Amino acid sequence: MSSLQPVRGTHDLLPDDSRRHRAVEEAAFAVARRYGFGEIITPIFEFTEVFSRTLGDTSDVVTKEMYSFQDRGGESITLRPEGTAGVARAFISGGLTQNLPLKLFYRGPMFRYERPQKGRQRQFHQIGVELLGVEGPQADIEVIAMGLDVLDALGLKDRVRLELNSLGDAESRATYRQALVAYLSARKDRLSPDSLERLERNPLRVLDSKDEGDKAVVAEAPLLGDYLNEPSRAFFQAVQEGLTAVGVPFILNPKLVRGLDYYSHTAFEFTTTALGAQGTVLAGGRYDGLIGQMGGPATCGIGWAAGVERLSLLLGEVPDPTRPLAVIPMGEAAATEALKLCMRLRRAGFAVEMGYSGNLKKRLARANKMGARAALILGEDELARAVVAVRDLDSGEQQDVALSTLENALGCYR
RNA sequence: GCGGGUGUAGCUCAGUUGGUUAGAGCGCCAGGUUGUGGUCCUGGAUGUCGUCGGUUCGAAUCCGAUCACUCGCCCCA
Repeated sequence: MSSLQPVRGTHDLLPDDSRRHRAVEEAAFAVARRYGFGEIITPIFEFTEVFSRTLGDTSDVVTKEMYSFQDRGGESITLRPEGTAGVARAFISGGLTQNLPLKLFYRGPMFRYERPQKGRQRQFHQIGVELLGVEGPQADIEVIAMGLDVLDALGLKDRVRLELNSLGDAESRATYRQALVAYLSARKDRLSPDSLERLERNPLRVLDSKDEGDKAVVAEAPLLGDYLNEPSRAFFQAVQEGLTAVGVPFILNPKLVRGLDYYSHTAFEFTTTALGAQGTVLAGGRYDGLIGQMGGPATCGIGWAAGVERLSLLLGEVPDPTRPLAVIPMGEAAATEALKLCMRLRRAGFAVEMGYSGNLKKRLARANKMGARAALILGEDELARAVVAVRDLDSGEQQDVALSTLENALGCYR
């Protein structure tokens, strides 16, 4: 409450950070546009039920991570912990149900009350896509391939791997869940306390427990793949063949499950080993039940979300692409003329910085440090001759250019 | 929510068994004869030693609490 510190788990993005942040967003959106996706911007808060009804009453996100509050009208409002529920709500309330198939891209802040770690914050940012209304496996293939294209555009293709699994349709999942619960219940004495809890709330989660004892039990457990009914099995098969056909490598991970209730069929995660415990960098799946569950017309969907901060951590430095011209006035008389020159050039489309203080040496040094391409030196001498000394800071070449023809002469710096 | 680690100048870090004016490198600022950068040389500024409290003649150094960061668990992007 006090002090000038930011709230725990939140961060300022200073220019060097925000440049990296925007580079991730823009690269992703550029790829998404090539796939025919348009951007949707939904509110960052919704009525609490939008999340509690869709994410499931047992998920951690709903039970302990939501930023909820009552507004002045007494409504329970929640800062969005993820993007899909809001997009689904907009789809239903915005009358988009007539526009299928629908391809949507989104980006923006998400909020979860968690213990911060590297790659995990309380306010973080996601980019994501949703493809609504395409039932066939080609939707899954395209959406996953697009995820890989985004990572490739960021130069991260070789640092991630794609893990793939199928949760099957509702019927397959229910059958498997029953078999798994029976198997685990018979071995309760060998399960960790965490997994006993999972057994009650979300038994599939036991599959990816990191506890050694649990792993031993899970190693013998029935496999989801063996419980897929014929349509589910064929669907998964088609997704795999399609990915192979378009050159997207993957590894099957039968223990890959989802925390959120609305997923079915395809589940996938692009992971890296470079971020410690937060290795998942882009993840998603098919959610055929979601829209119907929210009260809309039965509509299938598939999508993914990626953490911008996690991607940024992998990205390293992103250079500033803008290299300005530096106008350097020398002497009182030149100050006003230099300012006029700055404005004239900016209005002509150049990026221009003014060198304010110090002797010429200092001003050139500063111009150099800000990455300026050229310095425009304007002193009394130049003023008298109606020229400006243009010094190329990369080559060191310098020549006088008539003020009247400056825009033309500077064309190569535009 | 649970367990471990860390917290000293803008940044990266030193700081001996508690002892008196708290250091380095980088960065920043200013100079190296009046208007020429990216190299070099010289000089300079900057710290509530995270915060609060305790032990002590004396604490950046020991103890406690608190905050933040960090690693793992939980969960997830």
